[in-house]
Formats: sequence, structure tokens, C-alpha cells
Amino acid sequence: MSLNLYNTMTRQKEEFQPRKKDHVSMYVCGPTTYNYFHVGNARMLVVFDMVRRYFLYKGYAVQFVQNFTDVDDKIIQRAQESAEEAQALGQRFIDEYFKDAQALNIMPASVHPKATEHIPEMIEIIQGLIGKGMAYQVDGDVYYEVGKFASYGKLSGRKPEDLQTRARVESDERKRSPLDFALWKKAKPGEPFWDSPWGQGRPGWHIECSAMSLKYLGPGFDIHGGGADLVFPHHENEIAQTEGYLEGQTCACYWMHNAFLTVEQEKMSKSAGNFFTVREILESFPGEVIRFYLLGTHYRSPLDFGREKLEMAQRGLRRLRTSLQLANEVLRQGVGAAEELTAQSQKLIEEAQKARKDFAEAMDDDFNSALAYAALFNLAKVINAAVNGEPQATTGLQTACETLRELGSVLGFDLEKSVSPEEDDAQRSLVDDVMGVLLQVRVKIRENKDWALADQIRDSLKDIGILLEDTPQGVRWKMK
RNA sequence: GGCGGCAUAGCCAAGUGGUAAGGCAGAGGUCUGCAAAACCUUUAUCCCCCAGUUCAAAUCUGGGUGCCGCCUCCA
Repeated sequence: MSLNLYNTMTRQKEEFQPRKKDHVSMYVCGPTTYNYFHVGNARMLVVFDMVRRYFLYKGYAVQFVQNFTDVDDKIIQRAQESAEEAQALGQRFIDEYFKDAQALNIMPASVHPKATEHIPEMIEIIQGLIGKGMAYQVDGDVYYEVGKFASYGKLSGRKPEDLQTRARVESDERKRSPLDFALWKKAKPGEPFWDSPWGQGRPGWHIECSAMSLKYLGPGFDIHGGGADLVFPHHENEIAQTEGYLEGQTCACYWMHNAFLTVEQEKMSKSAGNFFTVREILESFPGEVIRFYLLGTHYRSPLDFGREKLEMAQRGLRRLRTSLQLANEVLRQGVGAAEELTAQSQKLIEEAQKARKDFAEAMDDDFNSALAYAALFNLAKVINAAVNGEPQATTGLQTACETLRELGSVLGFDLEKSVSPEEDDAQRSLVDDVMGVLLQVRVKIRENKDWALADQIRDSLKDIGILLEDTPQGVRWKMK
């Protein structure tokens, strides 16, 4: 089954043809580490993690590179304000990145290169560009001469002439054209710097991605990803650098860009100040809920952020989890019960196959995770119906559950948290003990038909996040 | 000014020519001491507006209206 993805370069969906059979090489522009990342950044991270997981599901080996920009103006500025070393500050937020990423079930990249550890590679490319006459040095700075790269603008669909008419920044007199951009910046007093043939300084933003993608993936790698705002100028410049340096070779074959997250219809961004960090949202919602919310919309459509949206996502996710939980209880009871393949079992297996097919069709069509959700919900519904109706169809039920679990995990969800995080374990067993005693007492209370007291206990527990359910088989409880 | 995107029920959201997926919320029912969960039924004569192409359009074309993004650091 072929996979189609939308290529920003051609502005249409194309069938994915890997550079090397059964292998996918991806480079994604990672965050600049001067703060915790916000939900908008999270959308990009989750989207490309989903892309990666789907390739894995389809049997590809995926080389996934995601950089950290750990030197730039913002970091330096932040560091100066807080009297922290720029390097230390950059590293600190790299560490914090991994905490939040884990909460969102984002897999660590195959390689997480840092800009500051690839200065020599960048210098080499800059020297190559100067040697080819595509870059020039002025007073310790080095600029890329955009006019020397014939196809400049091919990714963003802009013509250099158009760009020039609207050049808003007051043009630096020393640049040959307002469009020329910095490859190397001369160090100002107090700034971090590295030695180079042009004196002490630091790299421009765009050059790092050229250097790191080339180093880890080589020319013509499969997919380059990032947020839509990177199309211009960042990715345009990266192409100019890499392809100018390599003369004729392609930087990346497919360019994928996710649309933005908005807050009240306005783009969420660090500079606009209307952002919510994942760190703060995690105080109210589990990471998987945030993830579920983010993947509920196709990655190329804008998505508005809000607390209600997260609550809706939470209820939806809970539905899928509940389904597996109910089925598991039935299956546990039914262990050992010999069973020939009943018609009901057969039907469940067919439904599972259908879900798998629908899921793959959705994902093969430019990673339509929102549509893939429907396959998950449909399967959950079938499982619920079986549990309610003919639970002895264990073979089929088991297959259906495994399928649901597996498809969920392709999107990065652990629908059945069999293992709770270690730090929760101690607390959990304590809660288990207390609940055991309390529920025994409550059984007595109910035998005495003191409903008011029984209900009061249930309500009070609900207030602290423990949900009680009275069923014909007895009482069941779970923590929110 | 240039380039690009979006407009589908109360809310979220799929759907690019064949007669509107899925989720949340709501209504009725089953079950229950009650509640919850689950199940069943139900909720858009219609997809921003106008004109056109077609046997057939939410889906194509043209023209409007509204919203957003990029062109400056930004996922």
C-alpha cells in the first residue's frame, strides 16, 4: 500500500518513494532552547513523531534527526538578563525538553545534534560557499549572496524581485542585496564566540540545519519537516546553502510543514506572548490528552487551542481506554474457558481487520490522523457491544483488543497503562490499601441500605479524583 | 503590495464529482436503590454567499464576504 504525502515544494500530494528501500531519513527543525516549549511547538513535535511512528508501523527503518538550536540571539539575551551562561541556559532547557517530550510520548530522535557542537562543520560549508563565490565576507561577518543561487524562492514560491520591493528591514549597507543573509556573525563584546577564519563569532541560524542534516543524513535525504513559518526564510535559505554548496544535488526530497496552533484565532508564539507551555498544561492534563487533542485535527489545518478543547479530547480518550478496560475484565474472567470459534468471535476478528484497513487508508493519505481516530472509535464500539452482548467470544475479543491497542500505539497512545510510572507505584499501593478497607465498610453500609451515606462516600471520593462505580458484579474504582 | 491557507451541526472535526465519517455535548430508552459506565435510538434536506460547468457539486470554475498565516525572530 503506497503512502502519499503533501510536499510543500510541489504543493501537491505525492507518492512517497524512499531514497533507500525500506529506509526513511528525516530531519526536523527542533526548538530553540531558551524556554520550555509551548503547545504550538508541541504540535510540530507530536506531528512528526506520529509520522515517524507510522513509518515504523509500515516496516521502515527510520533515521530521525532533530536538532537543538542552542545558540542564538534569544538565548544570549535571556542569559544576559538572568546572569546565566548562555551555554548553561541552552543546556538547561534541553534537559527540560526531554521531560515534557516524554510526557507527550514523543520518542527521542535517533540523533539530537546541538548547534554548538557542529561549528567546524558549519565553517567548512561557509568556506566552500565563499570559494564558489556564493558568499562574501565583510568585516568579520559572512553573508550568503542570494543572487548567486538561481532557484532561490522555489520552496516558498517567492520571486527575489517581489521580496526586494517589500524589504522592510533597514538594509545593512554592507550587504550586496537586502536579501542576503548572515552565515557567520562577528561576536559582540560579552557574547559567546568561536574561532573562525573570519575571526571570533558565531554561526547564523540557517547554516546549522544545513550542516547537521548533511552530516547525519547526507544529500537528498527523504523528508525535511518543520512548522509552516519556517518555509521562508529558514528552509529557503537552507536549500540555498546546501544546494549551493553541493552544486546540483538536492537537499531534501519531501518538505512537510505543519499548520499553526492558534489561541483565539491568533498564532501562538513566543514573541506574541500568547503561549502556554506544555509544562504548565501538564499540571491540569496528562500528556496523552494533549497529544490526543493535537492529533485530532489534520496536521496541515489550523488548530485552535483552549481548555474546553482539551476537556473534549480527554473524554474521547477516556472512551477508548474504558473500552479496553471493560474487555480486559471479561477476558480475565473468561481465562481457561474453552471456546470454538463462534460466529461472534469471527465477526470481531473481521471488525478488527476492517479497523486496521481503515486506519491504514487514513494514514496513507497524508497522515490523516483525525480520520484514523474514527477507525479506533468504531473498533471500541464493537468491543463494547461484544462485552455487553456475548462476552464469551474471547478469541475475537482478544484480537479486537490487541488491534485497538496496537493502532493506538502507532499514534503514540498507550491505551492500556499496564505499567504506571515508578513514582506513582508507592502512592498507588497505599491508595489500594486504604480503598480496600473503605470499600469493605461501604459494602456493609449498602447492605444496611444506608444509601445516603454510601452516596456521600462516592461523591467525596469523586472530589479527590477517585471514581466509584457500582455494578451488579460489585464495586469498581479507578483514579482519574 | 506580493505569496499561501481556511470557511461543514451547539462545539471539535473527516470528506476534492454520486448524494454528509468520527468525537464531545444534548434528547429518549435499556440496565441500576440512585448515580456512573456501557448499549440501542435520535440530533446538518444540507456543507459562508452569488453565478456557472455537469445527468449529478460540500467537492470543479468565476465573482464576492469573513478569518488567519508568511514576507522580521518564531514550530
